[in-house]
Amino acid sequence: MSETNISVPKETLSPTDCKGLADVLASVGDKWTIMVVGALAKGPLRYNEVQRRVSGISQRMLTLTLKRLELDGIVTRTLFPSVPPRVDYELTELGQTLRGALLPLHLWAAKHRDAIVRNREGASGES
Amino acid sequence: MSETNISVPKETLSPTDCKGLADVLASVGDKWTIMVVGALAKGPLRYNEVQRRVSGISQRMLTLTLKRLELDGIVTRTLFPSVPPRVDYELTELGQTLRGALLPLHLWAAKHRDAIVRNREGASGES
DNA sequence: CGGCATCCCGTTGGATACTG
DNA sequence: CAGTATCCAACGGGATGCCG
Repeated sequence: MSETNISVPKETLSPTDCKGLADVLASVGDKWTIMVVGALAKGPLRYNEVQRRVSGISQRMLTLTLKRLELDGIVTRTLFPSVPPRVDYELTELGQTLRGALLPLHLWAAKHRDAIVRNREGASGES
Repeated sequence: MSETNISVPKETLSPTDCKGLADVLASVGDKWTIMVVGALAKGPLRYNEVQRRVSGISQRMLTLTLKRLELDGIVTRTLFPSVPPRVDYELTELGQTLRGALLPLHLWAAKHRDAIVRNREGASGES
């Protein structure tokens, strides 16, 4: 095993683990998931607040994403039986760890976004 | 100040950046992307070797993923004009940094996979 | 306000077959 | 071996409308 380097776990992914990972990664790596988790990173938010923060998201995808996250134990849903009704979403402990794992990717995307876009444009229709 | 306004680091998404990020994240957070980058982390691989490592991937998705990664400057494609032809794919410097940003997520997925699956099953059919 | 149901279309992505 | 091309099924995801 590599000692000098961060030893990559079972990167020699056994076909089975590979698929299990793919499943979780597909769910967790989803763009809406990433952005919703990012939005909730600062603290609990109401349904509409999340939607406002993520801006591009539709009601459908917001609901579906939140439901999946709740199912997966990433967020908690708290209903205040007031009128008008109020619902808060908040990251669980697990959600906090996910956010931590997502942060490097987030930062990477922000940092190299320009380089990537330039690569794309430069490679295709360069005069 | 808890969540008054955007007072958290720069990972706080301004609506515009948010969409730019969404684009990059959607591409980079894609499950096949993550797994291909993970496969290439150890060193250059041939087309078929990548496919074998990622196992579940189809030729179509492998080709598309590799092409996008090449376009984005994440991997390099090296053709050896031998017969039979041989093509090596390798992470660029940018790709290495991406891999670094992806690792935490990878580890997180591996670590909490069980918990997530259990959450899913436990929450729905508690038989 | 929060959220489900429905329609409906575009994209994703697998399976298959063919080429250099 | 390393792709490319086509077909087609499934899913994603926006728009709209209704209910608690």
